[in-house]
Amino acid sequence: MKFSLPVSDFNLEHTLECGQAFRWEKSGSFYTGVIGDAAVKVSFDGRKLAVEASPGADKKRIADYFGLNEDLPRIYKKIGGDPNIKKAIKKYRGLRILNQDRWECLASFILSSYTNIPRIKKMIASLSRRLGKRLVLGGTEIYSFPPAGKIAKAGMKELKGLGLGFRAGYIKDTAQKVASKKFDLDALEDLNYGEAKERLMTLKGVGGKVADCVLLFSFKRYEAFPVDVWIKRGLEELYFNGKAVTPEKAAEFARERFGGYAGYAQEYLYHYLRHEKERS
DNA sequence: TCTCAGGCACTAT
DNA sequence: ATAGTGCCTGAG
Repeated sequence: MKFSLPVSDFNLEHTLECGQAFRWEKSGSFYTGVIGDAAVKVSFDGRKLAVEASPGADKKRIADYFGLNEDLPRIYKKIGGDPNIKKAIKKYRGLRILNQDRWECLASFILSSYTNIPRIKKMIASLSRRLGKRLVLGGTEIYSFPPAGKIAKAGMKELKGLGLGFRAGYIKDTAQKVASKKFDLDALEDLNYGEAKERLMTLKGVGGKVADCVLLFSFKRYEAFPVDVWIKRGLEELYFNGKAVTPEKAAEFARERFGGYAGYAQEYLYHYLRHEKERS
């Protein structure tokens, strides 16, 4: 099925390549990925997001996935008072925070621990290829992200064979809890930010950073401010005169300075910092 | 060959 | 509370 979604203040490339999602592949002017169980191919011409998706795909869900319902100019007003964020916005205008599948997001960021983005992508690709559902869209083959039940049942040897390393134990353990409903991901919706984060952190392989990523990228909790090494270094350099701060302190500072949309500030800053480094 | 990644758990103070 | 240490693996 094909349809298009009109949207202004949107940039597809920045949105899909700022590091919040790991499975979108670019070919020409299109990006191909999976949303839930639907294969999706998208392109953007500056006015509307053109979508081709598996039959039966939910149009509203896809618009929601890309964050098209958020009022970006209003968010810019809230966080753009800071000169650094202002610069980052100018450069990456249209970058939107996605609203991803919760389980996929949680599992993906458990895998992100102590490794680099190319390898995270590789781990997720091999995991999906092995345990996900094969989908075909316009001749392109792609695999859905495996449900928790599939990963829960997979053997440790099999998972390690997919290159997950020591994370295999973490993801299997969490998959078992989610699949058995011992841990109800959707129930986090009813908790406030602090409670939800704390609850997520009871899972093996989930610390503060991963919990914040999950809340920001799949629960629309825009006050979440994931502090990774890049953000930590960046904040130290830009706001603490080069002095070292703990991740907790950095996050506290950010929420104070950027307020309820600290997470949006984080994404722009993160993207900005990474590309600054690439140049030098 | 070697270093180093988008953290976390575990242990010792 | 806070500080130190090891971890699978592969890309550069």
